[in-house]
Amino acid sequence: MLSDVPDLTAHLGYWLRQVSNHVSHAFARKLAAKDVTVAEWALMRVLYGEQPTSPSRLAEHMGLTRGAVTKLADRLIAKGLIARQANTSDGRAQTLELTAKGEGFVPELAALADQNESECFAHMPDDDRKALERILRDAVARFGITAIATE
Amino acid sequence: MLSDVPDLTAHLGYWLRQVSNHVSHAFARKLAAKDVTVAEWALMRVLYGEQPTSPSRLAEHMGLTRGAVTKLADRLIAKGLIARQANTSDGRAQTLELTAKGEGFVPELAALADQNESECFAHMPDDDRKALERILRDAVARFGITAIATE
DNA sequence: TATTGTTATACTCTATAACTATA
DNA sequence: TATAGTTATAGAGTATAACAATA
Repeated sequence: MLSDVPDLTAHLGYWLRQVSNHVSHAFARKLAAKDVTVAEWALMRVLYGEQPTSPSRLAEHMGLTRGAVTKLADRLIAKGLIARQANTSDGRAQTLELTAKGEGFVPELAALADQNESECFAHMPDDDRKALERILRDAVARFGITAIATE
Repeated sequence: MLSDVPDLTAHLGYWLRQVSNHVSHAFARKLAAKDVTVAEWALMRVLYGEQPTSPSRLAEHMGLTRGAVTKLADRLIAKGLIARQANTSDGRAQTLELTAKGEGFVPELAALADQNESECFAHMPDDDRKALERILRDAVARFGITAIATE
């Protein structure tokens, strides 16, 4: 006889994943039309309006390894959206920054983010939207999450 | 001058991803200790207590391509957790089912899922947990999501 | 020796498309 | 021809560990 195994749907984690994946995939499809991935967008968004930033700082801020940042950066450099520069005072250090092309692109991608947000949540009653945001923010604080999730 | 680009944190999608990723990663780490991935767990969970099921049906149910199911199944077969069998009436068709070993494993993994759920959400006030579940279930229904997310 | 960054390697997840066997 | 499934290929995302240059 089979043990009593709870249904998948018994878990909040399940419902979170269902909704989060739907929203993220919808956004990923919009970005793909501009030949950008969600991780690439996140890195560009982080650099927007900031001073040139080292891969290490970006890795920490985005919860990635330095190797992962290098790979992501290589792709964005190949697309002409960011630039890598040597630090003058420390021969080991590098910095990453948006190119003019990348900087001009960010608002366009941000508009897609807004569009996705509204397509996904406009239907939701105002009270629910507020409650959801509050509960999620509380959870992030409780979990002690400091890095931004790119996946 | 820079355009006015809203902060990442202005979007509900951002907060959902932060929380969902945290919960999923915490679960993935627990499963990894048993040498199982989340996608593998999802497939095993779907097969638990069911008749032998075709890859096509599984693909549809899990929102994957048939090729992805084949690959996932290959790994689970290599681990001795599921078995592939030819259908007697249709020479093209195959079915997948849990082995005895796989069936005995599911409750153990389900206990990890329960543990993860409680570690992640036990702190949450009862009202919030209920509200969160209701809001997420509503969203899933509104989005018309039918497949279970494995990612 | 320690640190910064890159490179090498590997694995999961996923897709698309070609292919094989059968219907 | 259509269908079921597998295989081939590819790319994103991620990690660990080795490495080179510099401090």
